[in-house]
Amino acid sequence: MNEQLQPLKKQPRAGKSRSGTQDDVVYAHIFDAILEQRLAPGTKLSEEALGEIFGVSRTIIRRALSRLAHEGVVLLRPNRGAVVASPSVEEARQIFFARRMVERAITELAVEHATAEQLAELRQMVSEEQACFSRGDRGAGIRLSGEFHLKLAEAAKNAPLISFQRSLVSQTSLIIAQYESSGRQHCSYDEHNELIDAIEARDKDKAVTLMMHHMDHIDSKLNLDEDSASDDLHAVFSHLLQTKKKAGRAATR
Amino acid sequence: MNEQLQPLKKQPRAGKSRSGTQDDVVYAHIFDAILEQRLAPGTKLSEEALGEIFGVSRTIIRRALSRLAHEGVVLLRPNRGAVVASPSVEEARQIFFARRMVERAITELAVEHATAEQLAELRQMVSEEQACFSRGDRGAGIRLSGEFHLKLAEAAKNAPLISFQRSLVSQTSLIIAQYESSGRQHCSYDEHNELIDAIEARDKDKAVTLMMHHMDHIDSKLNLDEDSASDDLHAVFSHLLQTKKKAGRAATR
DNA sequence: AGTGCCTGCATTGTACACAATCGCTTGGAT
DNA sequence: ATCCAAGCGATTGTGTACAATGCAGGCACT
Repeated sequence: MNEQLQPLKKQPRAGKSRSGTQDDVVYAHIFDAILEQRLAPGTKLSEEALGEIFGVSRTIIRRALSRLAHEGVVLLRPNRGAVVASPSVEEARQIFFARRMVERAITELAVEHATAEQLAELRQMVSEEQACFSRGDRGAGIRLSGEFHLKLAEAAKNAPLISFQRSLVSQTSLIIAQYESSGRQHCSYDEHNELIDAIEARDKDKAVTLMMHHMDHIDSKLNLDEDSASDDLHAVFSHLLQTKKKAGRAATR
Repeated sequence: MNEQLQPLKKQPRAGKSRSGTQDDVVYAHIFDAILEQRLAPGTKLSEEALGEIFGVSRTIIRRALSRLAHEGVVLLRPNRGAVVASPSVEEARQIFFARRMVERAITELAVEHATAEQLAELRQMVSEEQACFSRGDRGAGIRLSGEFHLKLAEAAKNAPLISFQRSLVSQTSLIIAQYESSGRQHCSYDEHNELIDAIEARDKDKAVTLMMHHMDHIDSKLNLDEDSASDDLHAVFSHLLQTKKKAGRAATR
């Protein structure tokens, strides 16, 4: 296992156009891996290992981890490295409280400000989300559900709210991945579609009501189960690896 | 050349308190300097200059700037360095909208959860704030006003809200420093005291009403109404400029 | 004289080397 | 046998050298 990703691949993923900087690429990959549950909560994220996997120095990894920590999906323990966050039930409750508050405000603002173009984009996202679920890609589905809510925040045209929502959605996705009973429907896209209808009709009360019910549905699906995923970094990112290059110490610790 | 100034007047402990606090010291000093308007909006924050001032390497400075950027008080322009943020009127409006929302939620939660000890701390902060204003230290007063609201958020016992509030309060302080009409009272401590009374009495409606009025008072003191359609190109585009003349104490040596 | 290119300079971006720290293990004493 | 302590290995924290990028000023050309 002396593999390394030697150059950095520019745009390896479809659907998520990040600006081409190394930073964002690394950040996005780790982020997605966590939200899609390819990295289980509690998994240690070694700087050196990640650096070799992505073919960048620890400097870049460190910055990405710092961003992730600020968003709450990674926990940074001084002198002890980073681990994937594993929100407690209490933390989950706080996050959901904040999300209800934010989603209500966002919905009201979106009813006022959303453009036709944005509504079209939202519908596009719902259909992609639906496609993911119907082909059984649960992880991508959870992520796309979150991106829907984030896109809605953008329609609200309030920068601080967008930023906060990004953090809340990330953590919510982590919670869902961690606590949701398997087999159930997740962020049902039907509810998303109805929501778009209400917004398009500029029916604020209906939109807010739908959103609140949507929130109810989401957290009513949670339980306290827990399942695990791989904690082998090389396995998780195996789709990025090319058998190539130096016989460094890709061997695990 | 290696003259390394010693402006670390606030450092309580002598010597270099190692192990991780360097970050926080640098961060806090820059933060305070911005909120107390010793660094004007638009001022460029050179990594090397700051490094020499604080006697640390660019690594530390960079991390501090990154944190400040995430909180919205510093703007990080790729390959072009960091500058003190100068919120536009529109940005200020968005921030105030978000703050109203958050303060309402925080107030309600604080009425439910605040302990006697926390209320005592809040009263203590108000008196300190009052002391600052009465001795004419406007900058410190603004900062303490903000810290009062942050302390209140802690009483609400909701981690995501605290984090968001920290960012909002920082940016609000910056806005106040930038837009407030001179001579007026700022975050009047009387209102803060009344608010504590209502919370202590567990009177939720009254507390929320007081808080909303408090918000009204704050932004009624700002100049960010229509008059800001300035014909001064330099003012209009101030957010694009690097303040070279203002260099006073931070820039060139 | 005005405009556009081009080179030199200053600043940021990245990688790497070294130092500090933490947890674990091993050895010894009670 | 258990507990404590000191050594050790592994990992993170920090400083610094070097590369890349953007900007300013000068020069040639129209």
